Amino acid sequence: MQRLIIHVDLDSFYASLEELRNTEIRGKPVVICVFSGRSAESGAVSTANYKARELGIRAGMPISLAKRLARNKDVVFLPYDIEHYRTVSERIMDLLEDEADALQQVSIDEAYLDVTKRSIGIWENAEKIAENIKNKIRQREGLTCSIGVGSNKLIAKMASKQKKPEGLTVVRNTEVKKFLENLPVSELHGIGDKTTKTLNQLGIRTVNELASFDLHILEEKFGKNKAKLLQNKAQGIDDSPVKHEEIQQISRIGTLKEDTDNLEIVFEKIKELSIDVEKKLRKKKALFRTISIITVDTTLKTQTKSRTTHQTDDLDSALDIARSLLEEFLEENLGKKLRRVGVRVSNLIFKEDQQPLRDLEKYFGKTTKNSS
DNA sequence: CGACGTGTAAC
DNA sequence: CCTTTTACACGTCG
Repeated sequence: MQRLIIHVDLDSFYASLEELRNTEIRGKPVVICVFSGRSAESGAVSTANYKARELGIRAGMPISLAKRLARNKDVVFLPYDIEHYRTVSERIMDLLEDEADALQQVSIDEAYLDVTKRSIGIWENAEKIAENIKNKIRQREGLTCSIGVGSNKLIAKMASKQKKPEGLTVVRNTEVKKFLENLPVSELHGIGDKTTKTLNQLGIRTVNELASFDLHILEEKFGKNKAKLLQNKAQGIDDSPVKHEEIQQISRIGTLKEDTDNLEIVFEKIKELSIDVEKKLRKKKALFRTISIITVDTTLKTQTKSRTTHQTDDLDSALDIARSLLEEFLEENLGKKLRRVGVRVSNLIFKEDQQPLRDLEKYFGKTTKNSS
């Protein structure tokens, strides 16, 4: 049967939510900010609504720059309220779950839906489902979204980007070739700055150039796996399934009030961040085996240190390990000051109730190496 | 092979 | 001036 995939992308999600709960700011440029706490205006823009984008304000840019672009204009700057956004996101994901054979949430405001079965592989049916989703999200949450429909996740994702906001774009198999050709490779989902540079050096600028490029040369630059992946992407080929993915790691990172190499100050920050990690760990009913510290120095270079032990859900005792890791780091990097620090748990194990992989495990227990 | 660390990418 | 969170691939080491 023809696989049919829908990609749903909520339009300037955070900003729209703020406009919804504050009638005063509706219709104005709205900028949602992550303040780092270093100085009154330090931090980055998380989301800019379309009015704000007209002024050149973009996600990721420093707040100070956004404020310069906003000078003399009536622009609303708000701190982000992730709790609220998550609450609404969960409601929308629940709604989407009802519309799909399988749902894969990819971020707080994005999801893939496999609708192959319920649309019996018929494009028009999938398009109806997409329209239905748009209506429901508007009626129930007052939000708009952009949707793409395609034969796989890659095409669906790129289709949803085509018309924004409030778009609905269907790219049928017969249209894939036209849809992709002459597109700069950087526009392909999954191809970022580094890969674009390397491709450009090979003289590859467009998607069709990539599709017909000698695979052996790509393999030299990228390795077998990535080379194949790149050429598949260039042809609109993507067999990855829409599947609900179990979370694999939980991390929190934060910015220090000032650059420092003081163990106590940094460790305090890590303790503070770990409260959040612990909360999420409890909510997910997960144990972990690995704890890491994440450091970002004054040059913005990121480094990690981690240690793996027995499984536990006791983050407090793991913090002792985090402290040791931090000590080691500071000893190995004398004179280096830190700007940001974080903590991460990974190698997660879920307690009972989920992961009913039971049959095999019940009979054979936990599979271990049999040293033959 | 598992553990560890880095790089790339997307949001 | 420069936020946050997650995933995944890959190299290296023991």
